[in-house]
Amino acid sequence: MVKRKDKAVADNRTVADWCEAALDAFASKGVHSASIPEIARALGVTKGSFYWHFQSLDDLMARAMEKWSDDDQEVLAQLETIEDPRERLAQMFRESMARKRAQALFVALSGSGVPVVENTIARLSEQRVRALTEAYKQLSFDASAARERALLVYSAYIGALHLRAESSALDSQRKMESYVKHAVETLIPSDK
Amino acid sequence: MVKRKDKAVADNRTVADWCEAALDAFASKGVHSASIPEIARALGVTKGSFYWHFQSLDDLMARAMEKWSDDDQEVLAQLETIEDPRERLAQMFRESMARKRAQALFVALSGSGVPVVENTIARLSEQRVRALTEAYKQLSFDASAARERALLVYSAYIGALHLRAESSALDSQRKMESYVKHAVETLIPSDK
DNA sequence: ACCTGAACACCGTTCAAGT
DNA sequence: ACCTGAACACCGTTCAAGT
Repeated sequence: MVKRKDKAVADNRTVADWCEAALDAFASKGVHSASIPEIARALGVTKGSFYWHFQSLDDLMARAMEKWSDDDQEVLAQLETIEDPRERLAQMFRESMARKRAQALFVALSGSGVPVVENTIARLSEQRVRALTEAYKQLSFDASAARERALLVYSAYIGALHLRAESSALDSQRKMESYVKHAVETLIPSDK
Repeated sequence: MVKRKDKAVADNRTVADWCEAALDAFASKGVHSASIPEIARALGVTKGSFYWHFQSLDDLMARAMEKWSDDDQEVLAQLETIEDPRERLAQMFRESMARKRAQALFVALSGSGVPVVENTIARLSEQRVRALTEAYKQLSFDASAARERALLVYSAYIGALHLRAESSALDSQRKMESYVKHAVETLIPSDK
């Protein structure tokens, strides 16, 4: 006997399953090379079933973005628990470089030209910049200097993501570590 | 009488025409939203004629990338004529921010997932980083510090492009100028 | 409630036919 | 030499029909 509203029936795909499969496909092949039939195949169903869960491709994008957004928010919240602002800044920079799929996704999503995607990126970026600004204020930067430095650090982070994904300039662990070390030393004021 | 090999016949489209129209379409709607029928319409011909000039969409991409690459090389060569390394660094940063279509194009192209596009970006990025490295060496940075600082500056530049295109953090002339000013002051050593 | 399979419009690609 | 227009495969979307 199967209860109504019980998520189970075991064989069927959920919206979350589709979103996760879609994010995987976006990260590995790019937003526009991932097709509905292909994602459907990965889930073992036909493309027709897609439209029982979603109104359209845009709808899938929107829901996948919500999921991505939520995941990112959690990570940021975690980082914000670090007391020492210097340490927090350094960790924000390093952490972002460490999560591989999140990075590949970010690069794949940016410049996609899909409105809901770009809006999500804009929101997440603004949050990050705010968090960075806050940390610099705690290091006695005045409001506008803190914001400027935060924008610079965030840009350096975003730029490095792209360089890593699309050039050989940052394609090894060693190069990346050296980059991060230099960036942290240059952009985060030292203890004294 | 029309000479053979005379580029003219006046009414027909050239490969360069197609490339230019394609780059416009890429910059304004994104790489994947620009379709052959649409570019053809913009040129006043039908999509069938596309295949007289090009083997495929990939072929168009490849040739458009050559053109883009050549244009960028010219700009860089111009910048390299600046004698003073400090001034050259500042100008490389500012100039890149000034050319609007080139920037929109860069953002649209990055993360496209098209191999020939990513290779082109990789090549151009490496050239820029080399030029920046050279300038820092002239300012008495040792080889590895110069390269690290060059990567940091270039990342900050690429990141700012994306922020400008995809968020409100750098969406006005004023914000952009303030960003550039702070970046130049922070990342390029001052005269004394 | 969730999925299949056929149908349609549209794009990339090919190609025979036009000028 | 350059372009048109029809044809085909494939994807996004719709929907009636299955379980």
